[in-house]
Amino acid sequence: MLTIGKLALSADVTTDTVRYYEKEGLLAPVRKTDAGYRLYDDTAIRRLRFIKQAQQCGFSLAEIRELLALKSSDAACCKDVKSVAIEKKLHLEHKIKALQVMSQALSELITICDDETRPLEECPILAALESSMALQLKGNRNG
Amino acid sequence: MLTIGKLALSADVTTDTVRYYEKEGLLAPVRKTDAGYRLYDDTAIRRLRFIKQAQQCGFSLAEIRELLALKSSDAACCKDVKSVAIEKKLHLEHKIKALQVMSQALSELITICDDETRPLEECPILAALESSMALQLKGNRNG
DNA sequence: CTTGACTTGGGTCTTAACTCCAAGGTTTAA
DNA sequence: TTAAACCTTGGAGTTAAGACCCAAGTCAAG
Repeated sequence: MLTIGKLALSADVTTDTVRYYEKEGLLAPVRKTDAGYRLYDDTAIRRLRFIKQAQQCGFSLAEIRELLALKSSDAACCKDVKSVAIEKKLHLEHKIKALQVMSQALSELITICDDETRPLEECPILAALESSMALQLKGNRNG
Repeated sequence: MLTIGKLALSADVTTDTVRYYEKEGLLAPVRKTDAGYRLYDDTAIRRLRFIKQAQQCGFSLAEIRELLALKSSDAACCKDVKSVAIEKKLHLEHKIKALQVMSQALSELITICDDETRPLEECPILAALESSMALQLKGNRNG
């Protein structure tokens, strides 16, 4: 049995984080001592690791809670977990594309600024940002 | 001269947003009427468009404020603007890579789940998330 | 027995970019 | 003239995932 400090150490998080997860319904102690100290076993270690890994995969705590609910549900099967993962991956890809659009827009702004010695009043980047021409990629795409 | 409502409409934002930008030092009215109504001219329209475009490029309001400060600075030249854009682009690319790592990790989780009919207790995705094997890509990279 | 490390609950604070609300004053169109 | 639509200030609330702080209780070692 571990106290909260040892558990936290095992996953390289703070005790505040562990208590926060408990409040969020992600991780409960096995029991408490008479003095009120939380006690954990090694399933807690695994669960904490689970949470951290899932976060690394881009899952929010709310999504992780769903994953954990799935895990302890009788009705669920492996397929359900897989589809959650697939959905999340689509979501990530969406976000990636949006960022790539931004990055591309910046690239264009950067390349139109050919003469760096120009004074600011003629800066084509600033001009483009003002003139609603900047994000043509986005604007053109509808159709 | 426009009241705040017309200005907001011109950029498809709410009046609350315009007031918020003012509080953040991004956009001030030309003057106020005796009754205290804010009045704007069309440089405000351009500035609001500027803010929105820059946001579309991934700039935060704080960064946009810097851009605007640059704009009204005598010392700055076009090169300064360009380097801000370049730095921002690098930042975006960093973020994109991080998301791609996550996406890749999910892909691996998805492909190891070959038999979807498996019961949850044997779900390889859940197992991988628990076993600290999930993000090998990240873990292996140090060295 | 004391000292120092640990834990408790409860509270506030953080960041970003708004959003909503209340209660009232102003303008405008019928 | 009166009702609708607009505007004002000020402040509170939202989301996510904790971080930080505090006074007080507890535990282990010397």
